[in-house]
Amino acid sequence: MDGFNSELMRGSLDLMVLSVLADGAKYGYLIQQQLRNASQKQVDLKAGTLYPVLHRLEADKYVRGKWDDSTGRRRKWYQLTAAGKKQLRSQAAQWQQYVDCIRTIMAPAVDLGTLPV
Amino acid sequence: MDGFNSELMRGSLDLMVLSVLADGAKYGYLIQQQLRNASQKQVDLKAGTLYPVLHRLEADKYVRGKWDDSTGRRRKWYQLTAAGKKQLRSQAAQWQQYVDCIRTIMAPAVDLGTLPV
DNA sequence: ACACTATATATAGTTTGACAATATATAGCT
DNA sequence: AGCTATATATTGTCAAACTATATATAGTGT
Repeated sequence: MDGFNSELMRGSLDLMVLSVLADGAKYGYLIQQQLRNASQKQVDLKAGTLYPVLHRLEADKYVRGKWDDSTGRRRKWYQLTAAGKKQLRSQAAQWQQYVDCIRTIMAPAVDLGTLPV
Repeated sequence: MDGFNSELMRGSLDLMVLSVLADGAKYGYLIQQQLRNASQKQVDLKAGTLYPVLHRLEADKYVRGKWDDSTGRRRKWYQLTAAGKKQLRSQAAQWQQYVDCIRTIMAPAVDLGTLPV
């Protein structure tokens, strides 16, 4: 149960992160935990993977980060921007198209009985 | 209509190639054309992408390549090996699991009306 | 005959981005 | 005091997709 191939997740990391931010601002560690829980521990992003993603999303203005130094635990809360919501919708639509496309490509192999339905 | 993001396809290139080989041996250019046709031109693998994939699959013994020099057009036909069929089933199963997982992760965003159903 | 496009494969060099490893620091528990 | 969990960040490595280029034949148009 060591999770999905990283190459597999490579194209949808942004989509996953943007998705968990859809219901409100969260900080990195919380995002990591929620993805972990929502996926039966199959998506367990390492810090060295997640933080660069968040920094990239912030640089692209899809999320806005705000430091909270009021407690001992420094946390940086990330919130979806309007552009981020738009990007989320766009990426989700693309993802759905891609999934349909792969299904079409695999269909002949399924018909041959090579793959289970 | 310039096709899918390359990062998106990164994790499933092998699955696509193995899938189109499920109904018999094919050569590179033919694989590229079939993927292109089956995807409404959204998957249009460049030579610099496809051939390294085929060489990798061959090195891993998932396909067996045989040159046909009998015509002016040199062609290298690739055929799925037993290990390749097994790999195809395995990757297809993984893909299905991953798609389900992403759906779960996106579900809250859908519920919020952030994403269309 | 010449040019252009399609067919067919290959490789060198660039770039992207996920990961491992490491660093820093606080909180809580034993 | 030591261990684990929380919390973020960065450096260096590596896999792999892309760009560009190279080679060569077949077919079509002019």
